Amino acid sequence: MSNKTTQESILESASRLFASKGYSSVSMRDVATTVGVTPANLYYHFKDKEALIRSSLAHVFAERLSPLEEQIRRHATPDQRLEAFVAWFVRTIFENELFTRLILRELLDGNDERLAYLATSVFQKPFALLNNLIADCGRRPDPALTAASVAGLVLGHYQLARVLPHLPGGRPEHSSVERITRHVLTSLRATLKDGNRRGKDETV
Amino acid sequence: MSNKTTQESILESASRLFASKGYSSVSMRDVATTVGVTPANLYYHFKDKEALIRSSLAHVFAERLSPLEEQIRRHATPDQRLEAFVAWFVRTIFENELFTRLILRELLDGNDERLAYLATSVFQKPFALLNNLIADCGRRPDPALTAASVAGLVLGHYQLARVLPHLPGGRPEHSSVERITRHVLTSLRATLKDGNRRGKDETV
DNA sequence: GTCTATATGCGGATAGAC
DNA sequence: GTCTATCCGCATATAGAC
Repeated sequence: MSNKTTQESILESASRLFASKGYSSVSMRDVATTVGVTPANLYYHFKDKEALIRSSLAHVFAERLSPLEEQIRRHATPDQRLEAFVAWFVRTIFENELFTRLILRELLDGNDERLAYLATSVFQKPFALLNNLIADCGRRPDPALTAASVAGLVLGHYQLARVLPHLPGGRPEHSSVERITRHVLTSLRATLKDGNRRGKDETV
Repeated sequence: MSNKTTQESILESASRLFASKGYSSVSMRDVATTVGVTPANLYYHFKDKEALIRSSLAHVFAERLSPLEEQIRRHATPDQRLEAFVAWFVRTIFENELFTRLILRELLDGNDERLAYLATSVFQKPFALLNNLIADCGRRPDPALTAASVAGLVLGHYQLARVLPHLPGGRPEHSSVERITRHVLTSLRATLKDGNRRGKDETV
């Protein structure tokens, strides 16, 4: 148990540092200093830096998704469930900087192996759920594309939050969780409604 | 002139390397080797690594936006212009990996100073244009939020392209330029139409 | 303008004492 | 389980010859 504390401290410091500065900008010495141990000690707990990175990812991603499914189940209609999903997703992305920044870092720099891990262990469940919700709401020919749009839209808004205030008409409130949740939902509903009538852009 | 060639070679190699691996993963040696000169030579052309990074950004971002305005002007109706804009934007993002990856890197890691530069020197013009187009198309109370959605949606799709094939229902074609252009356009039009009737989510 | 040579420090990683 | 001490290579950066 006593060692578990140290290992967890390492993982917490490491993931924080990796998320904010990037893997290669963070040295083992940096991590060790933050934790308050010597660099050599890190090598007792983790084989090398790559192992520390992997463990940090796993540590942050694990169980981040548990609140989701129960929350969805509490709602009856497909539309309500969709709303619950979007609300959960926007909140998760915007209120877990650590989590979100690590995801964005992997999407930008991750090698294929780590990306595949990310896809299956983190994204797959919520993505499949969203897929089904969309399929239930409007009979689109290709729900996966719409699901990707929802995910991409939220991630995009998160990333643009830092520049939006510098742009004409951009206001900080545009990046609030509530605002974006509402906005994504109305766009999504409009798209689904529109798609129901015609299935415009989905011809494969 | 003779030195300009070397300096430009350096900038080209450097921006390519920075975009693909990140600033801190790329050493001055890496750049020098790629160019075919010695590391010391880089310091003749650029004060230090930070200066090389800045110059690389400026080099890639400069004049990337010139084709835009003329292309828009060739179309008459607001809706056609919007379509031209989206087509241009998606193509620019998806077909200029160098450009796009550097933008994403700045959004993730850039300090406030570099972000402000990015916003004013790269984003401002097209963003303002999109803003106006949206305002012309549907009388939304807050076009900037919708403009941010378009930008975020496209960036999001670009980033998700690497994981989408690993997800249920995800197919590589979902990330094609044509597909995403069409999809963004139909979503946007549905949202604008919907917004015209009610202005649902935009109450400040 | 470009090179060789080099200063100086930081990087990951290990051996072995406690 | 954590430390001290250390190896060794690579990093940024400079001095000075050509």
